[in-house]
Amino acid sequence: MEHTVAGCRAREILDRIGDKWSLQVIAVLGERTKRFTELKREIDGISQRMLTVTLRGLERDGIATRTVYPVVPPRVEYSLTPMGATLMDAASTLVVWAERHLEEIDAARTDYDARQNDVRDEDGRR
Amino acid sequence: MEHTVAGCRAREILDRIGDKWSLQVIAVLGERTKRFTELKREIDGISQRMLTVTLRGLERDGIATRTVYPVVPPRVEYSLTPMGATLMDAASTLVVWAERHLEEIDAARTDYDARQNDVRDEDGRR
DNA sequence: CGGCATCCCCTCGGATACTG
DNA sequence: CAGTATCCGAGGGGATGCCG
Repeated sequence: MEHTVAGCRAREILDRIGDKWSLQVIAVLGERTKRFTELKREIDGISQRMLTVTLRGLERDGIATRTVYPVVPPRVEYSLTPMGATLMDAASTLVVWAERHLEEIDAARTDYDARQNDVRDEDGRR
Repeated sequence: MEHTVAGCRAREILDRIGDKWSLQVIAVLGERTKRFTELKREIDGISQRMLTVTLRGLERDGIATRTVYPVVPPRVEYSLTPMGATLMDAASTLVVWAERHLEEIDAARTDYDARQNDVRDEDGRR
């Protein structure tokens, strides 16, 4: 069988890291173990709620661990599991691709959009 | 700076291939140039609308091309651009990772869910 | 500090019907 | 054959407020 890419199963990881925040959380956690507030501070624009939701998902999937220290004030630390680290490596391939091609993609978009406008102009604007 | 993984820009590719269908379309197109109906037939469960929407997106980003042959009945062919092919390669890293770890993830989930139920049992079910 | 609960909007995507 | 147009429900995710 062996599809080189993206049979039905491939969607399942995208369901996990393809959401708005997972990959960024994984990336930041990849640096080292971090506390909740650290993560929140370092991931620009994430809400408290979504950070919690995302972390729970990663924890559930065995990608991150959550360690609670029973002190006051509460101290909770998150880190990647070994599997999480391998996921980060795998994802980095895509990230590298992104960095290499984002300009090209932006150019393609601009081009495409411009051509769409041309077409709309030709047949008399509505 | 050089984040190894997933700075802000990484999200941008996930916005492109992280949706429900893009990766599968890319994968099928990776085999060879295909017609609209072929794609629809080979991608299980995709609706006509979402195939169109997805293809438009890929075309706009310079990942796929659309070629119309002015004949009746209409004949439209889609294929990957060179850039699209490199994206497929990059994505395959993740797919391989997925295949290798899906079982482990499923196990982690089952575990996690079981532990959640235990906790809820302990403090008197509501 | 590190959450959970609630409200609510908005986008994604499915179903269906119509066209060149 | 290869679309476009419209409607609609589900859920992702932001804002806010309360809690141990």
